[in-house]
Amino acid sequence: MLIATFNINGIKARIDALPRWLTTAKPDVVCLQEIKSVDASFPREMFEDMGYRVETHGQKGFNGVAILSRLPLEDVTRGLPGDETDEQSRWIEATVMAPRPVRVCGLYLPNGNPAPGPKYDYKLAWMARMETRLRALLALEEPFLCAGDYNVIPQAQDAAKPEAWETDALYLPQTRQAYRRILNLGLLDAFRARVQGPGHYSFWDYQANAWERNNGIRIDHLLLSPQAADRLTGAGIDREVRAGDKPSDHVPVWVTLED
DNA sequence: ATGACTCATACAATGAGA
Repeated sequence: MLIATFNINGIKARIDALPRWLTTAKPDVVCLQEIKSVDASFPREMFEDMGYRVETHGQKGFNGVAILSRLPLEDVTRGLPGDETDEQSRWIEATVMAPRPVRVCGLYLPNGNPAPGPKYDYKLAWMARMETRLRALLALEEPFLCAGDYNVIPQAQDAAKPEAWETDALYLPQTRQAYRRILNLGLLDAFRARVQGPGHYSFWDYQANAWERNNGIRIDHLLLSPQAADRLTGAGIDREVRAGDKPSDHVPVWVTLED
């Protein structure tokens, strides 16, 4: 089973690039971030015609997440628990009904810039809420994974120029500490379980020829519960997508699990 | 470097992204 995450930076803007990648990569499940669309405006028929179920959690203009799946989905929930006043659409969950079901969480973790400030406070509070949700999921001792745009550069090797990010919300010590707290619950960074060393990125800024200079960062991650990690057979980054026509600034990151 | 580029909203200029 191939499960991917892809921050598409606007579903309308990626109306050609996303189907192109789906046709090439043939993922079974895709968590999308930054659909930048309300649910009613999402072009669901296009993806249904390609064989995908479509579950969205959108909002007007910004943010928004979705799950596309060739396999049936059950128990779909929208929103990260823990703050009834939070109106930002950044979290969706569904159980993928394979022979051995997998709970999939799709997430778009807040950017947090500028830091310090209220946006950074929101990021850290959101990460604390995520940690609480993951404790509840881990207690079930079932396979699950969290796929999305974490807006976290975990280590220096995950940036081409780590020194340029030292005061940025994606790389501040408090950010990396909060991310490690989540990992240390017992989750596995699937990509790092399979691929070592620097030079592996999932985002390149549109500005200053970042792609041509390979000035990237690795911020899109798939974290696996122990029961999902036991089934991990592969992981990768589809970096060539960044060189396509009208690309997102992110590329897909994926894992394969034993069925 | 309050930069650059892209997207959405709205139809000009601005906010947000990372």
